[in-house]
Amino acid sequence: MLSQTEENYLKALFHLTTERASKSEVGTNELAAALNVKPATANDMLKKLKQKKLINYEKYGKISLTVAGRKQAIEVVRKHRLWETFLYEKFEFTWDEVHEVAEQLEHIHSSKLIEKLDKFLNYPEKDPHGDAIPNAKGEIKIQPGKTLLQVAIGKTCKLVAVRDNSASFLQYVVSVGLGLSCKIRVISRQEFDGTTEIEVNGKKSIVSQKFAENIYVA
Amino acid sequence: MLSQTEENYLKALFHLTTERASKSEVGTNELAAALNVKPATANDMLKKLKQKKLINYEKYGKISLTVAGRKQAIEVVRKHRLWETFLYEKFEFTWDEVHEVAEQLEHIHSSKLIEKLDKFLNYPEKDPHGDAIPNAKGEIKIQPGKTLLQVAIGKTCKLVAVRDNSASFLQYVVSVGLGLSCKIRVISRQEFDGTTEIEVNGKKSIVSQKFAENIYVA
DNA sequence: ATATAAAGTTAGGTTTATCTAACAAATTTA
DNA sequence: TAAATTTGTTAGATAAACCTAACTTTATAT
Ligand SMILES: [Mn+2]
Ligand SMILES: [Mn+2]
Ligand SMILES: [Mn+2]
Ligand SMILES: [Mn+2]
Repeated sequence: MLSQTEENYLKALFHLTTERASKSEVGTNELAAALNVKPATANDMLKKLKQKKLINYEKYGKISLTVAGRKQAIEVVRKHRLWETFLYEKFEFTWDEVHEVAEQLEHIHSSKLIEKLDKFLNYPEKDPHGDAIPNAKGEIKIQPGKTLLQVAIGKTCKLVAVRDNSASFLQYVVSVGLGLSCKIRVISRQEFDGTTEIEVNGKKSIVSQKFAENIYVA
Repeated sequence: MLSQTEENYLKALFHLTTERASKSEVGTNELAAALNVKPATANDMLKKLKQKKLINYEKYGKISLTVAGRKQAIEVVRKHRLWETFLYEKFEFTWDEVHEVAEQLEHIHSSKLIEKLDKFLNYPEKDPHGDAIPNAKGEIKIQPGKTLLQVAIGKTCKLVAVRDNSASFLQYVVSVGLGLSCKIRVISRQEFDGTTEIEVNGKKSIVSQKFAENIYVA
């Protein structure tokens, strides 16, 4: 059985190589940064994960998940998102509170628990942030990738998911009147730095490029 | 914040000194045995817990919980039993399955989660094994201590709780027709070794002294 | 009261996950 | 293409939880 730390490395690799899929491989530094550890620490773990045949990795080369590693990673993501949904729907947690607790709950080992949880929630397909929940077979209904930054001026779109799950970002999102399924109209955008003016339910706000990149829309 | 290991030591101390309260102090060996570690390992932890002012302990002396240590221990016990109740009542776990998963869930840190869990279960007072669940203030409606072994021959009693929480014991209990609140009639008992003959719903069984000591009755 | 046994402690290791500092390889830039 | 920068690796430490083996203290039994 994998340790919590190993599970966190696989999850991070999954996010970096598959979910935010600009590329399907990552480097040591990027992985280390995502996990808030030093590259030397990540390097040690890479050797261990390689030895366990969970990643493809050669010295000085790029890193990717093997089929076995990907399977484990998806299981952790599934648990994380099911727990977030549970906390949100059954225990009145807000969407900026669920992530932190799910980070702990995702490491509970019990297949029966996860099956029952999934059933209890009526087999949800999305978590409170709009992210897809892998099903029991590990299948993911993959979701679009367009962000608010890519929406043309004058167009209206709908918020389908948020990229960042931190409480600070989510509270910021709420403060501009946004939430899942909200309609957003793009009023203007600065060429210079991507600063974007938007309108949500009649309320106008100006948000940064970084903000816009973290809002997925359809 | 305490580590999972520290929490487990405090919980074990609580069980040994307060719940199975033949005595209010324990020794290093007994504690080590309860935690399935070697005395040398327990000794290291005792120094740490003493330094954190969670236990009273002097070299070569007996061990007891401080007020602070007891408070932490009760919180872990509360979480453990609330989770067991949750799994049993909401997720169709059997009473011999809940303990193992609760051993993991008891270490999740989130006061909001526990408050909501308690509320969701409608503030239960007992877990699936009949053990008292401490309330949010840490108060415990203490329960009787009579075991099946102490019931006189010919008398009838009711199972109120089980001492051992292992799957093997609980399955054994079920196999003789027992469960919470079941009526038990004591037919006979051997002076020699405490072997006891009982009748449950018309079904007669012969159980060992060890078995009888692990059944609490009223 | 002493010898034996039991209980408890210490010393010295291991494994996992982390770090810093120094070094090596690969990539970018001039 | 050579220098500079970035990226990645290695060596050597540390802290938490564990272990075994040896030792010390306390309790028990003659
Ligand atoms: Mn999350
Ligand atoms: Mn995690
Ligand atoms: Mn239990
Ligand atoms: Mn535990």
